[in-house]
Amino acid sequence: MPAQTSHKPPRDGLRADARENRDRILKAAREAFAAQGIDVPVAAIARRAGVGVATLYRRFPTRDALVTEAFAEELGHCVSVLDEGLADPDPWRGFCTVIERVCLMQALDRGFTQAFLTEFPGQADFARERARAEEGLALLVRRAKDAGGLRQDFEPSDITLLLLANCGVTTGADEEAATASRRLAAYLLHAFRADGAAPLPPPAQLGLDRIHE
Amino acid sequence: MPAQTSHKPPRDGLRADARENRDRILKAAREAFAAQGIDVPVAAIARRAGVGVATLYRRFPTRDALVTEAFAEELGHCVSVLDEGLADPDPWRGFCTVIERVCLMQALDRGFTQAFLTEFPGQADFARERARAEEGLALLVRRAKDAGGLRQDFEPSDITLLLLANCGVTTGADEEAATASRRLAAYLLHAFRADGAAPLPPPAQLGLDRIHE
DNA sequence: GGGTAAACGGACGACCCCCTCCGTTTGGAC
DNA sequence: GTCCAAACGGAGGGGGTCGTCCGTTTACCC
Repeated sequence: MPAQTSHKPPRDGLRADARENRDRILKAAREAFAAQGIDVPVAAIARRAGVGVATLYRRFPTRDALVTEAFAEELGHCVSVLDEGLADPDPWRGFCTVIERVCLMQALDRGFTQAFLTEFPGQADFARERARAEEGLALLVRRAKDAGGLRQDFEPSDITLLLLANCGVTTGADEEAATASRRLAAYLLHAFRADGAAPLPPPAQLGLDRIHE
Repeated sequence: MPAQTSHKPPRDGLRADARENRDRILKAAREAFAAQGIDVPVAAIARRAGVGVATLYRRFPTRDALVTEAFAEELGHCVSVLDEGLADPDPWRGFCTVIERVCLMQALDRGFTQAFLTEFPGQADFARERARAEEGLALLVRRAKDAGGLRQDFEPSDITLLLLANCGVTTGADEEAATASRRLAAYLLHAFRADGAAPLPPPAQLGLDRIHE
């Protein structure tokens, strides 16, 4: 019997049922996005969550808001993968690890890449995270180049190129997508190596904020 | 004054106005598919062609029929690129040329790849052309391997992998798409070379009939 | 237990796309 | 010029998604 009842103070101003529904919606959204891509109908998410459409819209007024929230966790995972790569004493190995892991994440969740590479007008959160990611990637690239593992004419935009390419090969079922993704990543990482590098055509102007479709 | 009037015998059983409209529709469809992808609304094509929707449907009962006709020419171009590649006395150069040209075609016409890599139920024409293409590509690969230019563990499915990857990087404006495509093709062709080849993960099970989305 | 504001969810109007029906127009043979 | 089958095009029914409105239910404070 605590003096101050701690069991039901609506910490974020939400009633208990509302909070639970919110969680259910986010879970359903993540599943639906992963399985069917980012274009899945809102009604399908609501049905999967076992709530009405209105409840979903009350919590997430726009589709973008839902997407942002749904992928916040995975975005964090991405950032930690990047940090791990930067912490690797072998810059080239760190570089490869980041690429391979992110590609696999893409392969297993087709919604995530779409979300990450798509511009969301007014979603400051995504823009900020993306900017952080770009900084980190630039550093990763610099380290790998300086260590001699990565070819000198590699551009940070080549990472976006790889992510987009990977996005293209990961449209099938999970296992198939993962296999294709692994093979593509292996080919490209081989091509990115400094030894045996041949001249390249000019890089594409691609940032992570690449608009999709 | 020819005994048999040759100016207006409806060769394909179409009236003159119908034939002209048919051509206009195909032209409009090609433009629309190239500019906006294969999912462009039928009504938009009809409007662009300056005909009513009914006229379009009368000529092309299903969407697939329209797509098939619209890309027949480009498909033929693809086949001739393949033939040229096969005719090249240097198998590796022939291989590279085919890849580079097809990638560029993809980059400049976003509808084409979607059409080519998508299954059209009941469109025997496409299936047949695709089968021919697969045979030709298999031969191209074999020659390039035997000549020592292409790595031994390369699989014909890797070409589909490349096409899908290229599809992923060619979603932007034409020029941007072409730049990205060229760079990706250069990286991958470098990775496909026999010299310096490192072990690869297993190939993906990808045919040209790869279902898309 | 009772009251109230928050939360709920189904129904609904707006929009878009697909494809067909049907009244009108027109090419071209005689 | 006359005629008719062929061709035309717009209107409209069916299906789907989006986002909102509003009458009903429910959590939580007292």
